[in-house]
Amino acid sequence: MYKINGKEYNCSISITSEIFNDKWKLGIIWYLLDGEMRYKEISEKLNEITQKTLTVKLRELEEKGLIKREVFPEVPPKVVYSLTPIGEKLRDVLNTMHSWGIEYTKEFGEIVGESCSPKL
Amino acid sequence: MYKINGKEYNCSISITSEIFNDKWKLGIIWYLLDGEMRYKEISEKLNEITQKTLTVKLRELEEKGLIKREVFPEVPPKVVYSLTPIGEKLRDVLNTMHSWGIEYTKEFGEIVGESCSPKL
DNA sequence: CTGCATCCTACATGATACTG
DNA sequence: CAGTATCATGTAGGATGCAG
Repeated sequence: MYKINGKEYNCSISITSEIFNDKWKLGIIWYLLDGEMRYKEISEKLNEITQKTLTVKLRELEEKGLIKREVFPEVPPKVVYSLTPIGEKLRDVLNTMHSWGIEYTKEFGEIVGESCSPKL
Repeated sequence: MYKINGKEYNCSISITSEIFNDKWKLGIIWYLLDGEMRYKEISEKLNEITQKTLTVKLRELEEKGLIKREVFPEVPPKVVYSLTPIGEKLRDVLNTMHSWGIEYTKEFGEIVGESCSPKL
């Protein structure tokens, strides 16, 4: 049994699953594995996310302790996001998901042209 | 670029992410990694899922090619679910998620009593 | 550039009752 | 036992506009 903020989970899979049970968080982490990024860079990588949703998701990830937010007091503003140590530890998780996605595509779809690379 | 059923993905992570972007599928796969199970057994393991949702999720997993559904023409009916080869390949993914969940709990929560085990 | 404030809609999930 | 059928609802996410 696992307990986080008073909430109970019977399996650690539930924890990981709950955190990433949305459309965007995994993608954000995926790109941050390459290194810190500014708000705008992230929004360009995930080029279909709305500003509102991106902000919400970044706040959630920050609150969960997975990313760090640094504000530079400049004009125009500059905000840089990066992974925390526990966020960084998602590298293995994301890479296995990446590999599996490729396997799945080989079986049911097709790989066309350039593809994303694992974050080694 | 990846293409499945006419839908395009710029990264294989999007594929994996999309498939498991819900509350229950990962849990279903997790338990099926121990071996085939009947409908009722699954619903007992995931003891808060409603029948309707379980049926929907099983159909989706079947349609995606991750599980196999076998109907035995008996009275009362018997239906057994099991992982397909590509579903079975999720073992690594789930295990890394499992490990990470434990790491996360160590940092932000606490482990109390019995816990689930990796599916080796 | 990096947001926040509103409004809005679709969809995932739940509650409940019923069936071959 | 293994579902279907209805009905209800919360919320994630999108669209748009404004701001320091």
